[in-house]
Amino acid sequence: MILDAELEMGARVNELALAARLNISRGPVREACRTLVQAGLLETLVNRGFFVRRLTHKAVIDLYDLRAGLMRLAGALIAQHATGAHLAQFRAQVNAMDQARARGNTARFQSLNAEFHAALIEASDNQRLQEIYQGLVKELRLFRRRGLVSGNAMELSNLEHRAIVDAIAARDAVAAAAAMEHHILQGKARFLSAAGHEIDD
Amino acid sequence: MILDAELEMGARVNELALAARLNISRGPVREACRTLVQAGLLETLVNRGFFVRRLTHKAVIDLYDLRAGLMRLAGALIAQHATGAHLAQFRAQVNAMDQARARGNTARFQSLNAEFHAALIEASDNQRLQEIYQGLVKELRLFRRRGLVSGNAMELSNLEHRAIVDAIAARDAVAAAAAMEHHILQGKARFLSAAGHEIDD
DNA sequence: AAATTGTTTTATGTTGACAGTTTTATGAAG
DNA sequence: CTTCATAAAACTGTCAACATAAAACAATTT
Repeated sequence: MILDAELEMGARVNELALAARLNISRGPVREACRTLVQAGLLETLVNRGFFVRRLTHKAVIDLYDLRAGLMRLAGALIAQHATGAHLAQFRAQVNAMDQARARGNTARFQSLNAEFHAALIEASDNQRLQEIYQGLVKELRLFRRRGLVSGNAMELSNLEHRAIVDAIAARDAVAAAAAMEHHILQGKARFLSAAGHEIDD
Repeated sequence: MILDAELEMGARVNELALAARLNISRGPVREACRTLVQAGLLETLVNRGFFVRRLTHKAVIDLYDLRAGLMRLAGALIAQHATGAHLAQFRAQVNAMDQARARGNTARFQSLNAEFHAALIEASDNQRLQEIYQGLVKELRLFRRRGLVSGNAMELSNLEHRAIVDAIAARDAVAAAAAMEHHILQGKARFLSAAGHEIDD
């Protein structure tokens, strides 16, 4: 419900209403809320309840930096562990994104993009890294409700994807780490330039 | 209780007994357990309850890699944002560790070491990074009950600390990142050589 | 003696209720 | 019309009890 923007940022979570809607009691709802607090999607105020977390501009920047660091690590690990099957999968995904881009299908591109990043993280073969990364992605989805991507941005993004896959294929851990970090930081730059036009914080 | 090894790895958490011991009811205990699951200290099995998480050898290695990645990021950020007060604090902490080492006080060294790392992460000025890092440290404490540190290891470790502080003082983000990563990976190597002698998992 | 089945016990998952706090609504005074 | 004090409503934090699933144990059969 949070990620689908059914609950907007800052909104209070009404435990009783939510329990009634889900046909359960308040206990399980509260337990679920506690895990969402730890995941960064909710925050809790004593005697006032759970609220959908408000992300400041700085918090979003921090999340991009974190993602860049984690992806950098993933790149180094993948370059060391990736199998031929992994590489074939990556190449297929990048090609599919090129097709989606050619058709101007931004929704499909974004979906494939998320799958590609998830596949990369999974190939790093580090369970905890995977869990933390997926948590960060959920947090970021709090903010960029629907990232409107231009055709140009899609092309640049996929060029970065190819650079990542090439570095992995070459078993070059340093290059793979750098390509991964660069890709996320480019995404951060795109976010910053897009956010500059808004009156957000 | 988990970090103090009062509950050993794999042990089941008896909700009723714990509630009785803390003079509260089972509700708050369950909610606390849910947050500990998210923090990686407990795991849950349906209809069987909460268990203290078992860390495999590989999971520990993965955690070291993750810490290295996060510390690397922290190093780059600190080199950009650190104030003179921060640097003075770091230098004082490193000097204090040298004194503890000279006295052979390993407990004090470890305590100062943890403070130094916490101070570094805090100086990175990235709230989420700080939260995740502290979570990882808690997870690692699950394993290395009491890391017996030799005098030699303390000396090497503190030399790495000085390299980190020097790189930060020089505002060299690349060098600071590398020094941070190197320091954690050295810690990983020390763990691996120590674990090699045990008959663990 | 080993294995399987049925029963008892234990502990979790969930529920509904109560106490205390925060918020909202109401009304009088300036 | 605004402001402040008071009262009602709503909601959270906690608790005790119930229902159900898993584990332990005993008895029977192979």
